[in-house]
Amino acid sequence: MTQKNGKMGGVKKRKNFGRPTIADVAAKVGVSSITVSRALRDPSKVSQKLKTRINQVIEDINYIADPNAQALASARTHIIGVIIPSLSNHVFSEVLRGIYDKVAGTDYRILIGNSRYSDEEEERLVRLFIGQRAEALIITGIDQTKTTRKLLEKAHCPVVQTMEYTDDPVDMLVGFDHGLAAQQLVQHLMAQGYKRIASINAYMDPRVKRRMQAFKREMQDNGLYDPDIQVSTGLRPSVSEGKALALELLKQHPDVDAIFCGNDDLALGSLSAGLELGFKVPEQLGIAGFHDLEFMQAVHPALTSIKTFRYEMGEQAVDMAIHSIEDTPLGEKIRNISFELVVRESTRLT
Amino acid sequence: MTQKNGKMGGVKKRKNFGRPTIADVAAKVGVSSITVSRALRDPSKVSQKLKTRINQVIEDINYIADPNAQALASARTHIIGVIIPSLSNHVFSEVLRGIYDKVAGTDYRILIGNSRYSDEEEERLVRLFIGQRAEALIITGIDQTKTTRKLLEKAHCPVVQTMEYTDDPVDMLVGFDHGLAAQQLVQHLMAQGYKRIASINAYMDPRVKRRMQAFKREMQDNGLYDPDIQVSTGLRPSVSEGKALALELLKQHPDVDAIFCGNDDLALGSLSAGLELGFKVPEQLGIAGFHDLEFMQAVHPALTSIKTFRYEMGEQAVDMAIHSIEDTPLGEKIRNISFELVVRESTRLT
DNA sequence: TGACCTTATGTTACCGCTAACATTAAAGTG
DNA sequence: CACTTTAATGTTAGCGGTAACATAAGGTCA
Repeated sequence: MTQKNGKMGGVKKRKNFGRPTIADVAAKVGVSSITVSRALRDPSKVSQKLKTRINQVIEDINYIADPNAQALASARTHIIGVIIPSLSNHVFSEVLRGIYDKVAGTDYRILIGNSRYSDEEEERLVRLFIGQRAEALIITGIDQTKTTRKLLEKAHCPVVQTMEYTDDPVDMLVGFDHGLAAQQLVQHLMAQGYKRIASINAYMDPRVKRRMQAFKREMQDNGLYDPDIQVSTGLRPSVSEGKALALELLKQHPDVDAIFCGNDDLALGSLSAGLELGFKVPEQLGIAGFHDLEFMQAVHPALTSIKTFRYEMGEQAVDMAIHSIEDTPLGEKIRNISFELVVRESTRLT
Repeated sequence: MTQKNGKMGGVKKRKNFGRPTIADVAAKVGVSSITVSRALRDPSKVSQKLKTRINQVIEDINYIADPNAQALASARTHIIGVIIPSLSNHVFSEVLRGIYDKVAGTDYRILIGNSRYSDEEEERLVRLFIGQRAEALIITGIDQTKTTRKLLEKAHCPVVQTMEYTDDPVDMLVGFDHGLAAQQLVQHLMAQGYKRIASINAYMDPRVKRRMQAFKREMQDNGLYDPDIQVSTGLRPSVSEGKALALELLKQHPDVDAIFCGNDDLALGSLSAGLELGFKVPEQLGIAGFHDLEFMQAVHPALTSIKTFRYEMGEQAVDMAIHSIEDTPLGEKIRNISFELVVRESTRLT
């Protein structure tokens, strides 16, 4: 019925579909395979004449080195493992984009693990990647479980934590202080004169939690915190979820005059809800998000947010990883990168 | 000059940081390594008693098989190569999510390649993945170059093309007919009574091109096509870009009564532009997008779109790949999957 | 000119695992 | 009971590369 995937189904002594090996190249050139190997990995050790001929033959027979054999023989896999909690969240796709762009042109490969915000899955992935001899790990956040952290510390490879800031990373870190960013945003809202500031959240990952803690503290310090207008669910944050939450909030508490949203999707949903209920934004309702995704500047009215440098964090993480692997000058091992309060129409009263 | 990567730069006989191998396990149990190997890969061939002891020891010394050695020895890499044109486009991140979810729990690994909409890069990635002995390839679209197509045909592995439909795929395919979808959308717009239907596009990938061709044909067939109100740029599609284009379009052609957008981001931008210019949506301006991203239902007014099943395409692609690799019953090799016109406020006149 | 480098290439062993074949003991068979 | 089967384990030889050491040829210099 169904048939083999290898076309020559039949005798087949053993694997390798006639794919040329380094020995084939060597034979054709008339040298030993180690010379070919050197010509590829360390050309300075091979004479110009041979190099030319070797490269010629490699072209001719279309030789491609087997990374598995290379890895096995040299104990170098050229794999960088990347663990992110979500593949659909735009925030992480931009980190990924930075990672991929930076890795392009090197001979490192990226192995992505999606932990789906699960600690167990994260731990499993760390084990897996260490088992696969990744040469570096890039992992999201700083809230690993004790076990995971221990695994990372014992891993014989550089580890870069991203997205968040702490002065006590496992190894290296590039991120920013979410609490500080949230604090600045709240201060802005208060400076604009908003007093009944609500918050809307869906599932809170550790970064959102940190932001909300800062929000709460700052509000309390100013005698403005009211637990009744802080809403959240455990569902994934989305525009629809934001809209649903805001609709309910605004119906029950029409005196709310601003909404501090856990992220930009929720902010867009809140805007939609506010408009639908006839609130004037920003006059009757201020709205702010977090991360400053591309659409924030383009919707009407444009939405205030904290701009974060996700692509750059991805780039830097790879940069740090590779420098650390290759033991070349590295710069700071702990990088506290900037963010930026971007005030737009949705909270601009004055 | 540059020095070794291993931290213990010094004596170091040779690699492997004391990591246990299958031989260590075998020695501790008192059997030969092949028995351990079998206990892991083909447990039915090992006695229950031994299996128990072997698993015990594996736990104890925390043995993890080296995938490189496995791949080399067995000619099975368990790698599925995935080539997508963009990492930040939400459409592809959902395909990826489907792929990762489906692959979780199997022992296949995903290697992602980002072609950045470049044919050369795509070709390079195909070569790379074939060189890395991927066991299957999942590739976006059906517009590979001649060379790439030839490479794929000669590759000794299953190939799944995704996102689009054709009856002549390289090997397998799961996707839908973009032209048909676009046609249905235009027909809906016309049925609503819109006559001056413009289109807005940024960079057009092959799928968008196909949709726009269908749009043009359908409009021409109804005597409604006007090249003056079809605008596009080569920039990446985004909400801001959609807004900018729509602002200009609507200023120059205030008689436009509907906009057919190349994708949902552009549609959201167009909505923003329309509202900003004081157009009533949908009365004076209908707006429609494509793919039905999550926010389309939640913005105000909600936006009409064509719902596509991106996550499912990812899942099915992996499913087909694995069944084909393992030579188990597969179902259709060519899967024309559905889409759905979702009419919402932004085009609902009647 | 011969001891001593350098440079270019080769030999050997082995990375960690598994395919293929071999062996052994227990179990069935007529 | 000799003879074949079956089940459970072992032996050997690689997979396709590369590290480490070895060697050969040419150059340097007292």
